[in-house]
Amino acid sequence: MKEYKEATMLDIARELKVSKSTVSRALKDHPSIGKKTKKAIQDLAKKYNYHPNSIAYSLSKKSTKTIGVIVPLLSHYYFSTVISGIEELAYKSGYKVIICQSAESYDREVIVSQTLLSSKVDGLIVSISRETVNSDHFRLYQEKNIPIVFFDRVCADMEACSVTVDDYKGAFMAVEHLIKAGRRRIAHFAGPPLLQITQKRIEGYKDALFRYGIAFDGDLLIDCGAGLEQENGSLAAQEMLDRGVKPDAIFAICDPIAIGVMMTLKKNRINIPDEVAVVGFCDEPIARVVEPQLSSLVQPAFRIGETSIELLLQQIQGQDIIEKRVLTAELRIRESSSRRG
Amino acid sequence: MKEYKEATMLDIARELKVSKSTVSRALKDHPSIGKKTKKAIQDLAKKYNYHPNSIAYSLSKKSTKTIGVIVPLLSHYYFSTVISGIEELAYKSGYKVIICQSAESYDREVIVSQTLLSSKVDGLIVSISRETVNSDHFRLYQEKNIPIVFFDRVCADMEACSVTVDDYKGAFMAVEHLIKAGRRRIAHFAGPPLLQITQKRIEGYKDALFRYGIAFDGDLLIDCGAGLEQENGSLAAQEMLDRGVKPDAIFAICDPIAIGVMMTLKKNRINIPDEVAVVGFCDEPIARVVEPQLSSLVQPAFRIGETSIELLLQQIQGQDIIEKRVLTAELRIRESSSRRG
DNA sequence: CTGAAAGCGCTAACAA
DNA sequence: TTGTTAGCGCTTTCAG
Repeated sequence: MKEYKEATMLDIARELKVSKSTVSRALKDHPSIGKKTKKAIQDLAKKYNYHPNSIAYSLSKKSTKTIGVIVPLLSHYYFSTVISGIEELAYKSGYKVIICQSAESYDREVIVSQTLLSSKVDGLIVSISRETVNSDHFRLYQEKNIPIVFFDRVCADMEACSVTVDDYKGAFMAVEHLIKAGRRRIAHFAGPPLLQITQKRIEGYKDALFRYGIAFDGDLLIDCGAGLEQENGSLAAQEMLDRGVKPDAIFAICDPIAIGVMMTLKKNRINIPDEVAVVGFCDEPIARVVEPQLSSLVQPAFRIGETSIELLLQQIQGQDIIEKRVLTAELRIRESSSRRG
Repeated sequence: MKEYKEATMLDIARELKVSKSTVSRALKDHPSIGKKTKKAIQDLAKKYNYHPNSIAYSLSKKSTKTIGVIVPLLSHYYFSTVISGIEELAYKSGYKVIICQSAESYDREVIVSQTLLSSKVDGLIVSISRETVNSDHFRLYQEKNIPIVFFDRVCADMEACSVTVDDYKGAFMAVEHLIKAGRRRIAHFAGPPLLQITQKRIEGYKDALFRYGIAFDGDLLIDCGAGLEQENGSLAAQEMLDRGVKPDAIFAICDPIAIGVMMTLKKNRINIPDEVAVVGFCDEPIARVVEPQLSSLVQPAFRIGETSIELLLQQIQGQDIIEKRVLTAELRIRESSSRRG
């Protein structure tokens, strides 16, 4: 295995009997370099297959042209779509993107945020894990003046840019829709209590009921435990049925939970939507695969990604802003919640 | 916005009136440093909240302790699971992971592989895009002695480590299963022609037919076009039906295609599995959500990730190996292909 | 238009 | 046990 030696600026400088700085300038097409010198340098660079060493660049410029992204889980369609939105604009602006997962674990989140910090990212985009209460690891960024943007799941105890969907309104719309479809006993399957989205959606749920003169019934507010997965929905639904509680509609914090609920309902031979209507949140691809197809709130995931990176780049470019952008979710009505047959 | 200044080794060296190297050694707990000096240094480091600058480290050590991963799409459960497998072991071994998507585009793949190269990753793990024919961008890595491991989708024209699933055998098993369940007219919905997995699975399909004395019928080998998405499956299935071709079983290159096919069959009021049985490949979560639940070949995705990083780390540590690991997929039979009712 | 030189923060061989 | 020094590859100010 022979050692491979990269061509450096010095190599091509020596060969052309010019100085490093001249090479540096020529390579970035600096105006003050003679035409022929420039050409000679650029040609030789091509011949040597020269590529600038971005580590060295970073060290001297104190900027890595890299932005970090932390999401709870890559395997959620929502998150990977947001990431695509981020990448699109980031690449266009000459930034690289480093993606990390917290795996919904607070400890892991602290570790990766440390890693990203010591990798000297120029900025960070985060959706926090469901366990995260403490935001000290993100404060370190602020101390070092590294901009942060939160999306979807934000830190309650920190002033920072954020991009979210109007969870309150989304939930309100979902419940309103159910009420208008003639439902009265509407249950809500809620998410992990620490997340703001959980609380906002509960509020929207309650307010919609109130607005339409339906009394809130604590029995119909179901806690799905720590998880946001299908199993959590299935289990919680079965428990509910076992307790003898029988709503005529269910609004779930997210699609996987909604689908878990649907599975349990079907297993118990409860017809959807005739006996119980179901609405989810997020509009993951599975929503169109289950039967009946699941009504859900579409989050503009790609747009959320784009907006996040927009805000981040503005900060990186020196603007001292704290903007909280709120996008709206759109209700997509499908069979699972159509009017009572 | 006051400029924030990171504490460096020099800062703490000066304050303690020792040299940089002493600080460097103390911080990594080098044995040859006096106990009290060491303690003083470490204490001050803590007080200053010192964190080593990994850019500087990388530059001087010529190793970034970072490995790059390129996948076609993050939004596939399979790929994100492989990534989790990679991360697990990478972090344990002190490596960071940079994840990029090629978005199934050759051009994008070239770009990100360049980016990763100039970020000086210590190694690369890749599953190529469905457009990729040319592997010059990966050859650059080999030239620079940066190890590469391919998984799932490998480059045909390159000698390198790889981790794959036995596609031939998997396909064979699927088709054999269908034959044993009494099917005779078995169609195969194939993937993008450039991918090896497409070819291997076609071979397995053909050989299984042959082995059981069923003549291969070109009409039953369906090309789904360039995509691997649900729509491609739906369209191809409708086209097939329109052509008057009616198989009694379908083996699809992947789950999304299989599900697209199921959708079309259902729309045409064709009963699954009574009239047509369906088997997919990959066992994505949707497989258990469609009705009837989809039989599929489970790929040990997490294991594939672990194996890839294992092979990569071995190479990074200097072993000059070219290993092609082949894991086996496991057939998971569900309702979509159960014995004719 | 071009060069010299210092500096980014850290490692490591060699001295002391 | 500790210090000196050179070096990693690039940017940039200041001179010429």
